[in-house]
Amino acid sequence: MAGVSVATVSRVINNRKNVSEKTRNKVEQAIRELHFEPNVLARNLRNSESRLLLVLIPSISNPFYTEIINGIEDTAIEQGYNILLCETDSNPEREAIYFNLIRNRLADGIIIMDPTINRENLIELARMHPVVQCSEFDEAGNISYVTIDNELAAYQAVKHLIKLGQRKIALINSDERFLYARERRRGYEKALMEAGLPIETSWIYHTGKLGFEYGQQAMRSLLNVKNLPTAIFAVSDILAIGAMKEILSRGLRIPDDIAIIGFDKISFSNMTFPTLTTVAQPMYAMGSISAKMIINKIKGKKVESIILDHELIIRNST
Amino acid sequence: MAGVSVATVSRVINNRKNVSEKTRNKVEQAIRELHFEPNVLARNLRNSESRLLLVLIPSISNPFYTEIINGIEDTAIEQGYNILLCETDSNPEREAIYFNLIRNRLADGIIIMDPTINRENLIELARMHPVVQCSEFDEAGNISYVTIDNELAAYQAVKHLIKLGQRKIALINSDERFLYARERRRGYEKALMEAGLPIETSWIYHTGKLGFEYGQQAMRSLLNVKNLPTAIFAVSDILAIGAMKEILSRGLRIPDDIAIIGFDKISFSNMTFPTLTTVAQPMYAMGSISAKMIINKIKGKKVESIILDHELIIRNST
DNA sequence: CCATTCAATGTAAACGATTACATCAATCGT
DNA sequence: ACGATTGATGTAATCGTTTACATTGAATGG
Repeated sequence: MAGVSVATVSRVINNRKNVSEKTRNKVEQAIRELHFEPNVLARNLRNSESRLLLVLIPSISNPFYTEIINGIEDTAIEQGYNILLCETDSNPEREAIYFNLIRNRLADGIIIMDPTINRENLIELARMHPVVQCSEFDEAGNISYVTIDNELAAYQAVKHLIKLGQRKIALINSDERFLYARERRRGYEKALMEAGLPIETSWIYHTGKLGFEYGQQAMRSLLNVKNLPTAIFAVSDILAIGAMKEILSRGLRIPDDIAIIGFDKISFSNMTFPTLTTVAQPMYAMGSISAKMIINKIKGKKVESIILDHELIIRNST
Repeated sequence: MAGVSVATVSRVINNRKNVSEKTRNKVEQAIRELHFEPNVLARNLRNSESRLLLVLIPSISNPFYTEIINGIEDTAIEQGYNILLCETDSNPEREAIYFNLIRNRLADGIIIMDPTINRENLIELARMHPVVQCSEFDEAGNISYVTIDNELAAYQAVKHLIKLGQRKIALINSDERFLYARERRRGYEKALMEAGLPIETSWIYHTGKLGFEYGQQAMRSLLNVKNLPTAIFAVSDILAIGAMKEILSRGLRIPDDIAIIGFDKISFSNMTFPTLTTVAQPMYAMGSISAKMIINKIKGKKVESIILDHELIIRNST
């Protein structure tokens, strides 16, 4: 339509120099009239890049992850990448599907928040493709990650309870297949031992999944123990909030009868009554940094793992 | 490596007949040894299908949408499609990026939950590509949708308050660029009028966005009105929960001093104190049906719009 | 006036798959 | 025994871009 070759059109589209003003105008005019849109598949096929980032999360329902995703998305878009958000539900089959998208070059790189599944597969994937781990990680494959010091954070959280005079502190933990669960438990135990408090196994409860109902159930179970705890450290705000619900429905007061502290600082944690003391994770930054890391990796640069700061947010539940 | 032509390899990969057992084995062996993975870009370029579904949501932080997504994802995967989840933030620029993915054939179809932006663009897109609207919709382009009867649901919610003897009922609405906001307001007004109650504009508050803090702010504003309302209908649980927080922090009791009803039945709504009366939307079904509709559309079948049932969930806040 | 240079543009190969059509050898029916 | 049929395989075009290289023509300098 503009009376030029495809090469010239390509030059115009990609803003190359060496195109005369006149032809450039003609081509741009034609593009407008035809509503022409370059086919991304063909472009990617030629360039062998897709400018797509895969993001694997265990569950989209957890506000902790959605905040991370906000960080990833903003940074990715800024750098000309779009994200492909995939929920694995910790299901190996789903994970396999998404790993194949990477092998197929449908996406240039992958950010993973759930490496509990299929360790070997992950390591093998990372050998050939750009991979970054966010929050959860596995040292094994030498895959870079961004996370916080979970053990220290848990230690400080429990220490805060101890400083308030608490001596009977229970732990509501999630599945210890997750690294954070193992680390936070270690922090919990360290704080207790340091204060000369015994570690009561009847005060440690493991939930299978994350969800308010699991927190409720955990609390229900802990309230049936002979020697009642007077404080709770839950490894997730979600669990803590469920537990609070159960405590209140038994007619007990927070923090007077039972104090409770959560983890993550999801926005809902400030809406409960009383408001929940918690450990803030820099979720947005974690996402944003993950995105920068994966893009650098895609570009062939070397990237270093990083451990970000957390912060204890003291509110009314302790 | 297998000593055959690319055509034969393609036949093996796609499980075509007309390949002898012997060659098939040779090729499969080679595929295994080389860790060969077909390049999806090239395949899509040729077939012009990607088996990818675009899902556009205004915000990933709203549990209402994440539940819909669960429905979409389960159904899509079952049918061999993957989803590309995109947050628009009601930002036209982002939307344009994602619309282009469709035009470029990077995805086969699109499910939209935020048609407030760029109406003409949407209608034009739908002329050429499979589009389904979920929850929000615009009749204009004759684009199929799945949603609920928002006006009726709001009407019933307010009627519930009236039956409880409430006569001073405020409305916390969100941005009326959203269809659901306009419809729920209509239901609110209809219920009031039917009961012979006046519509007080000072009792109607519009928030710019969704988020707990906006609900708080709305309530703060409503508590400054001379003629205090004694009941609140909020068009979203998120707003209702923020409002509850504000009510309680003023030392008022729910529902004794102020009753409140929300909308959506997000999981949080059962964790508040007191628990929140709300209107349940069949979010999972909405997602699941949207996915089925878009896949049928992609396959060239005709699809009908559908209006699903809602349900009033009476809990302790009223 | 001619050789040289340079900017603008065109030509055609490449990316990696799919597939219509061509080819070939083996088998079959009469 | 020979053409027809069939199944297995190969050849080459195709999808829509990008880009190395070739070509063109005008401007420049001696």
